[in-house]
Amino acid sequence: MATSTAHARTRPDAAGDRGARPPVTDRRLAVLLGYSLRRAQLRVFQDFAAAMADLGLTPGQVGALLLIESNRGLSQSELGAALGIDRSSVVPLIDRLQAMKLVRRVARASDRRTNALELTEVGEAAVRRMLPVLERHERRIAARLSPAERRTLMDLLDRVAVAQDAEE
Amino acid sequence: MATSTAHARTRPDAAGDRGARPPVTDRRLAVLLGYSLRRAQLRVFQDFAAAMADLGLTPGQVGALLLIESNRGLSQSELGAALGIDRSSVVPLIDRLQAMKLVRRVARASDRRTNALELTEVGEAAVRRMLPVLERHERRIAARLSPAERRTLMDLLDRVAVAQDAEE
DNA sequence: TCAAACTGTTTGACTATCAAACAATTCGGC
DNA sequence: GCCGAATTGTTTGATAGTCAAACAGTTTGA
Repeated sequence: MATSTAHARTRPDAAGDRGARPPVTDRRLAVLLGYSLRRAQLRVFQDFAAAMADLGLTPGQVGALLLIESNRGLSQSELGAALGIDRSSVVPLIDRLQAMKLVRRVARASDRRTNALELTEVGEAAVRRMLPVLERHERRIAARLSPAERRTLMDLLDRVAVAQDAEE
Repeated sequence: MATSTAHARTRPDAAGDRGARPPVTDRRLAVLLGYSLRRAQLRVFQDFAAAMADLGLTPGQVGALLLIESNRGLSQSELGAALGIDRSSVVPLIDRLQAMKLVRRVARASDRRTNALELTEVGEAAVRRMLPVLERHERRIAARLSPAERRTLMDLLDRVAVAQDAEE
């Protein structure tokens, strides 16, 4: 057999027993903004995904549907840019939505390379059904915040999100 | 060939041309806390990942190293719980860190099922080298926030992160 | 006119994750 | 003490999401 150092175990050691057990965390991690950010984002995403799963949609599909409704006729590349994913990843996403009869690829006379994306009737109905679900989601997320705190949080987050592009 | 409705295109349509181009977004999405949260988290994560890549480590590996140092002798299952990943996902993570000589699996005399995880000398040195990088990362992230705003943001995020378990 | 750029697509790879099953080991109730 | 139930690390297989590179068809621009 190969000298599998893969999961090698050092010889037994009575110490390191960790008998008493303070909760497993790390001070230096817990003090980072990114740490709180990650936990909050995880919780929000899970709530969002669960809410949308009730409608038979994934978060990515919801984003695509809303963007297509607000920007009727946009191309797949534009959609990808807005979603922050590669245009090659847009293909199976739209394939799926099209199979569900929610979205149409419309050939455009003025530029035969691109597909103009549009919602079908069913797709528009799905968006309408989606809106109250989004509102309830938002209310759950902000349940422990006052309206003013909610605004403050969004403002601070948006400032964090600004890349250091135009720096100095 | 199968009637591939996969990427079917509806017949050409001169309209839907989207000639003038307001930026591609959606009002209903941009108004959600989760939207700002996601953007901020994305930016922070990218900065974090880039900073750690300079040390030859992934974010997950950094988390594991810090947790192991702060909780010497913890088991793989405990580490997985602290990181929020399945214990079967811990295996390749530790495999990798062990191959890099940063972590040891120590057999424990008191319970021969578990591996007690410990940093090696090299691992401790890596953690020491990591700390100033973490500090610089945090300073970049909070660059546009006053110290008070930074505290406020963490507080609000932590309140959002609290699950709705004990509700109503 | 024609090279360069862009579009949607296909293919292949990679990462991260979980679920289920397994043997070894420990625990708990009796 | 005994023995079924629970736990640990591991393996294997599946899924999802992503990108990079290459392609043919199309448009643009010099």
